[in-house]
Amino acid sequence: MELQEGKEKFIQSWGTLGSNWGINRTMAQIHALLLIAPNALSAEDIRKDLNISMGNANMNVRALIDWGLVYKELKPGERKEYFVAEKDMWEVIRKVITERKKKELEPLVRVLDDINAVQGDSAEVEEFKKVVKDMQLFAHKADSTLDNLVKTKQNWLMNTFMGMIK
Amino acid sequence: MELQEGKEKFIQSWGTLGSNWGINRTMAQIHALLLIAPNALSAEDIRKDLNISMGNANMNVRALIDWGLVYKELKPGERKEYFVAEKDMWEVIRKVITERKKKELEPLVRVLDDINAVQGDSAEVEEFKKVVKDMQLFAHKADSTLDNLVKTKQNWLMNTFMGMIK
DNA sequence: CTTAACTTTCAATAAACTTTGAAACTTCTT
DNA sequence: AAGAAGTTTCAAAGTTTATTGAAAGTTAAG
Repeated sequence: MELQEGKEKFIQSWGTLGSNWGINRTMAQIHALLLIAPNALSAEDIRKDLNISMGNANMNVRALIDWGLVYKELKPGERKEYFVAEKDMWEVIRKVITERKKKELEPLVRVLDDINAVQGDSAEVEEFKKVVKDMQLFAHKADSTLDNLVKTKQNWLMNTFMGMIK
Repeated sequence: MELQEGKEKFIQSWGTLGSNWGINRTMAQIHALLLIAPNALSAEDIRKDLNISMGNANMNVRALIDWGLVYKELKPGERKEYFVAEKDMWEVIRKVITERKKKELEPLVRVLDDINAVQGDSAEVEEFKKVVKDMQLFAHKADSTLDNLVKTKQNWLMNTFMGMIK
């Protein structure tokens, strides 16, 4: 296989995966492109390589920087900004988890806690409370576990997963 | 808080969460509605309750059945089909993982394995191969861990998470 | 202070995804 | 076998989300 073909497949797949992970397709593709680039790329490089508009490239690079998945790199004597990807996969995962937790889990936890205030003792209320309680148990557990996970540095996943699967 | 208000908030939130999890909003709302229903509901009940069309209700109930999150229940002497939700949260999680793994992780694993065939020894090829290898390591690990997780019954998450966080 | 290189914003447009509803299909009843 | 009750399909309409590109904003150098 040629490098070019491999790169394209990789960028394409990472883009698809990303879009299932709360990262939009272009954002994930830019990340993929930067991940496999041996050196920093400018916005213009990205634009040309992925064949997207300036605006789109800019917005998604910003978003990647906000997520902590990409860093700005300034070359001395140059106006242009260059970008590099966070290449440590565990770091990448931690950062994605942080963002997704904020957007997904935390609102659910808030609603569930809120909903506990429902009054009554009909069968319907009973069923409702049971489901909410179950879910709350899980949501709080997941919330604190993810907090801990994010606090833990380096290789956590590898070690724990190893322990888990045997 | 009134039951009605609580139910609405719950269905609303579950719908939003679901749409971040590869489950479309209506599908997640139907699931939520069935989760908190003390008894089986007909397609018509669902349609009326969520104020959606027959077609939409039908398609999403089918999808939930395909995922194994909802079961059909036939009442003796009745033409109508009734539906109940899988109420065991760990079971729900396992089933969602199974589906998402199929749709997301497996295609990535295939592409990564495929991409290993890239030839050459330039800096670009080196960088590319390094990233692909890292990712492959993670992807395979995640893949087998999830397989094992799905095979494991009952309360896995609770126990393992407990162990993990301390 | 002006210009040019580069970056950012945002309204319009396009693409992707979801929902509807009418028609077709299936199955049970008489 | 005709009708009724219920279910499924799918093309068109609607909604949401992403993308473009032109205009406005910034900054560094002369």
